[in-house]
Amino acid sequence: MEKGISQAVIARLPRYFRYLGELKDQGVERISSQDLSRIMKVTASQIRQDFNNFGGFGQQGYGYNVEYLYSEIGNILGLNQKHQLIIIGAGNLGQALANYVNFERRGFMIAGIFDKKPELIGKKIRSIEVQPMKDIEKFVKENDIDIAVLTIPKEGAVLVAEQLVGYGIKAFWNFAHVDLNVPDGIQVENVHLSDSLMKLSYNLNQTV
Amino acid sequence: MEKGISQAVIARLPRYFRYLGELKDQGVERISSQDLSRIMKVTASQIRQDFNNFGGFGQQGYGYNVEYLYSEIGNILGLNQKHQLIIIGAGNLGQALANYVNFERRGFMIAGIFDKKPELIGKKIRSIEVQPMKDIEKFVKENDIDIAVLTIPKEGAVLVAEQLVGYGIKAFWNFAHVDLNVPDGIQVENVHLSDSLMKLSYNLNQTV
DNA sequence: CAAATGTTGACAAAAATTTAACATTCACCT
DNA sequence: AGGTGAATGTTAAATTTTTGTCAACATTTG
Repeated sequence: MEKGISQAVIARLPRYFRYLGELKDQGVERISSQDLSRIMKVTASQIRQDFNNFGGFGQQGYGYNVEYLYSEIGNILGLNQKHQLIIIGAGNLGQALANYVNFERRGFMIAGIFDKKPELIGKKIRSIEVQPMKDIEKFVKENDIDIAVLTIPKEGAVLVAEQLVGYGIKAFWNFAHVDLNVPDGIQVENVHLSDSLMKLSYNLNQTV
Repeated sequence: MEKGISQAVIARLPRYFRYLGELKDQGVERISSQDLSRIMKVTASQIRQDFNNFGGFGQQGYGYNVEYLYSEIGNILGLNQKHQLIIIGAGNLGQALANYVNFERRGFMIAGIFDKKPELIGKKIRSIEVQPMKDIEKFVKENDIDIAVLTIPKEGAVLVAEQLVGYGIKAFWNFAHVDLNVPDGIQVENVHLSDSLMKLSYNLNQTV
């Protein structure tokens, strides 16, 4: 947390990034916070304040240059750098993520896939061979891996995460339905699908 | 929004539910907000206030009965009811979700899977056959479907969602990387995986 | 049976987040 | 070249969310 920008702001950045990318593709050169607010259905005030957290990207009387702002937000999000990922768990979800090519467009390179099931070892997913769990340590250390994607059942996740921290992993994209226990400075981004579905269920009930 | 409970509270409920389920499995009969706060790493005050939004589930001098609280939160989240789902898009992600049996344990029944690709039609995923898109309308109306899971590319998602609303779908679990455009009263829960990954990327950079 | 303890529910205070208002700056036009 | 208006950056207000405190009450203990 170098500058202490709130997670609420960070969570909005990818959405800005997405809309700006679309505007860019449409050939839009510039946009005002007010116009963007209409498109994105947030207040113009919030847009200006969000961007200002990172310095002034706009110009008074002109607005924001779409291409410049897009690229700046990309930089803030770290999309100008490459990250090496490993996927732990070559089940349905792990394979689905491994097959999703768009992550690599953003610099998230899937370097390896691991599983403990013998029958999956050697299986190729987009030219990446599933490796046995025992090879993780060597692989992580030799290939400069910084992100681990956990798509294993919750039972094993906590322990595996602790081991991976020991091998030098700095961040977890955690799909296991459990809270990881990691030291300070190690990042965890949880994707708890069933939580998300429960929220939907709650809101669905409120409308009836 | 019958009672106007904030989404911040709702978003925390599934996590309470998960921890209470674990406690229940461990045979714990009762727990105080303070003990729970230590386990879950939130303040006891927040726990009590969160629960109190829905009425008092605890007893002074005693604490909360784990089994009762677990079941009450489940009810609040609507997990005592069954929901019929259809999955639109039988690609990697759609299939992964279809294969995930735990959703059904919570009452989310996958009734149908649809795709536009001819080569996928007829393919069986856990005894559910992939159907062509043109059959959606009839299927939704005849099978009382209330939730649609969108695992299709963003290009088609907005239009498909609008059609589904017309067929009577009340809620979307949206994995397409686009904001849906639905009328009031229709619920959308977005799971934007790349947004989540970008957040992780940002936070990773702050620690170096 | 009464006193002591433990713990909630309610209320108050503090912090964080969002929205609004305003003054300054810069692009555009004449 | 200079004035005008548009739109940012910034400060202030409002709102929401989180945390802290305490009286009231159930449970337990002596």
